[in-house]
Amino acid sequence: MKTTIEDVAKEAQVSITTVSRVLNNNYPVKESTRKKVEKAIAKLNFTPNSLARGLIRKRTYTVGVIVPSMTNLFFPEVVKGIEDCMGQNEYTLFLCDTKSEPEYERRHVGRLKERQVDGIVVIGPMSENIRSGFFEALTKEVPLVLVNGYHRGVRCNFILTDEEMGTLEALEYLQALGHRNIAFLRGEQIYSYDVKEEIFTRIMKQSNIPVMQENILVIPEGNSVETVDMSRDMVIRRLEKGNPPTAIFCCNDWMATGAINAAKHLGVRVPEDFSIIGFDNIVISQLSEPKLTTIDQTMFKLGQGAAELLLEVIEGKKGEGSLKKVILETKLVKRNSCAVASRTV
Amino acid sequence: MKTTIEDVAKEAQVSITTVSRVLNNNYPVKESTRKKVEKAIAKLNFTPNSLARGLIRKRTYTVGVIVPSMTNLFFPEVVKGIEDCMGQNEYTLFLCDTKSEPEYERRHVGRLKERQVDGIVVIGPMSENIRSGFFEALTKEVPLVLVNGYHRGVRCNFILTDEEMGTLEALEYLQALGHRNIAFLRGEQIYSYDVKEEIFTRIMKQSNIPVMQENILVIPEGNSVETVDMSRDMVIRRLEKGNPPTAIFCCNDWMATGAINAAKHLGVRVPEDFSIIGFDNIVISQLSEPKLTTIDQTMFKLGQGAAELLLEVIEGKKGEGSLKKVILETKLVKRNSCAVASRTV
DNA sequence: TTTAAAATAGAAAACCTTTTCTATAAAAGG
DNA sequence: CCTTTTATAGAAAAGGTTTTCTATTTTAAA
Repeated sequence: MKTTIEDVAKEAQVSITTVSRVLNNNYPVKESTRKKVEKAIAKLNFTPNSLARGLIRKRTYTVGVIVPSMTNLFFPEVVKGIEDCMGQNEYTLFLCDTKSEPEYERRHVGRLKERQVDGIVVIGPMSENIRSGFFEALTKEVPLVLVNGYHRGVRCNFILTDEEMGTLEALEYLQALGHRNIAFLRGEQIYSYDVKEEIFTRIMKQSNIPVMQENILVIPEGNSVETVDMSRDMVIRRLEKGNPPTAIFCCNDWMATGAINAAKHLGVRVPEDFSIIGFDNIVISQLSEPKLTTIDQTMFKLGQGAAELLLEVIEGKKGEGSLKKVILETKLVKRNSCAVASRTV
Repeated sequence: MKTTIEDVAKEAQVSITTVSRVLNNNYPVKESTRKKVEKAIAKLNFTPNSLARGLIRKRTYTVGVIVPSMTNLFFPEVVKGIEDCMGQNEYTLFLCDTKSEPEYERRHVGRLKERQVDGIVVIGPMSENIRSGFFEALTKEVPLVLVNGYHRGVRCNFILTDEEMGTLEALEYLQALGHRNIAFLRGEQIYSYDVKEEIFTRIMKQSNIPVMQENILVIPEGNSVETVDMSRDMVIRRLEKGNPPTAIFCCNDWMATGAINAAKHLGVRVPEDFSIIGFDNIVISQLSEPKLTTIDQTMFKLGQGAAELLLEVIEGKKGEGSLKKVILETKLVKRNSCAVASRTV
């Protein structure tokens, strides 16, 4: 049988009220009594039951974190940021992996509600669930923050990295190095790729560079290793065709790694002959030779920001009317995969 | 105000007992009544409060998972295995990151106990806490499984990969390829490196190969990127010295990646001139050119196994006496970083 | 001293369920 | 038609805290 506050009270010869008070330190207790109680607690190795506490306080000091995949390098970094901030505020995290299934996402939300979490942050929420109004409705029930899942006109709390600016920065950097024949490598469907492609074509247009259709490279969906390999093959094919680009913008670092491998395979030197820029700045960008120049999404900060935002929402239950939208800047990380263009078209 | 079982009862014009029964489906309820209740539940969008439930049932369907670091590639893989198994059994995970601090590890255990978790799994437990008897004592309080943290004579439930066999397999593979001058790359202090080095020297002795002291390469502690870079530099120095090895065994894939980079830097061909074998089979082993031959720790299975073991311990509270020790086999994954020795000494 | 105020402690209600025990109604057995 | 089962439902206790309200003791003020 587990020891309860009552056992402690008996041992210390005081009421449970008093024990509760020394536990929470929220009401004056005579020094001598406090000593007695503390001794009893230590002797019985007592741990308060936070279920009972949460039940009455209507506050559990737990938050749910929902990620599409634990093993993605990107998400754990964000989670770490959340943990860092939340941990300092005495919260514990529930971690839920959706395997990128909208159905699981909803189910996990249900479980978290049952568990009376004080708030939920969803990283990379399924746009299906955003558009259906699921999260908008949820926002009225429980403090909620959506990370990198913005949709226009949806009434939720958001925090996101400014991918448009990041893309812009990358492209301008490439242009400043003299590149005009630039390829763009992306995956299918995902919204953030659309955003980036839009920026890409806009910038090209503005610079009066006709966008060659064969410079828009699209690989199928796949896990991280598949992405690397498919990118590699895709880039090899492009470089072997006529009028090869002198640089490539890759929508994430996996793709960029594939591009590096492609160049290596063809004996094309990076960055002398071919510049490669990635996006995200996950750890693998520092593993390759040369190390990858990339756009830093500051994922740890993203997590911290999400946590801070959530905390605000949890505290400020009063001003419920005001939803927040936080946008984080990206940062160009210059390493060794980009150089001055070897030729101009 | 949140809706409770009482609201539902009122709405459906039945007692809360009945509502509870249709919720849990553990007692006969007339079909018509059940319908009424279900309608009320739907109408009020009722979610049961698992705090209250856990309080009385003394079962929360939560387990704590403690990891040294979220962002390590190795641990998320294990966590995923745990999640997979636990999720199927209706459990939710608390995730705790210790930042490799023994102190945090203990603190997190405390929080998890407060939250009345049904069990705890600790991945890579700090040996400090193992040796001090902390976990041994904890075993008596709550179902506990330690992953890859075995210490002789400690009375806890363990699950581990057979690193000795794995090392053996790797070394034998290298020898079978004709390598005799093999280097060994490790980090400081960590127990599992000691184990591997022991095997290394034993095997060498058995094969009548004198272990040259300059073939035992030790790099300082550091994060993953630092490890790669330090390994790279270390291997470069070794290869430039006299009597360079034809192959290297690396204690993990980060080190092996560094070794690949080193070879590339020196223009040494892998695997033609220099064979490299890693350990763990984390995702980065498939990113390099050539892809890394390595020893698979089957981390996902490790997680699943840990979960199954924990479940056993949770269920079988009766047979408390019997502690379990599960050992998982490793697997040699042949990719492209090892080849027949180019020369013999 | 006597009285008012401050300091300290306890009793009991509340939080939301599950579960045991009791009660009623319907069905079955005689 | 009466009695015993069976099917179904409710009342109330229990689970371990926090918190409000009340009670007592001590201190300060008069």
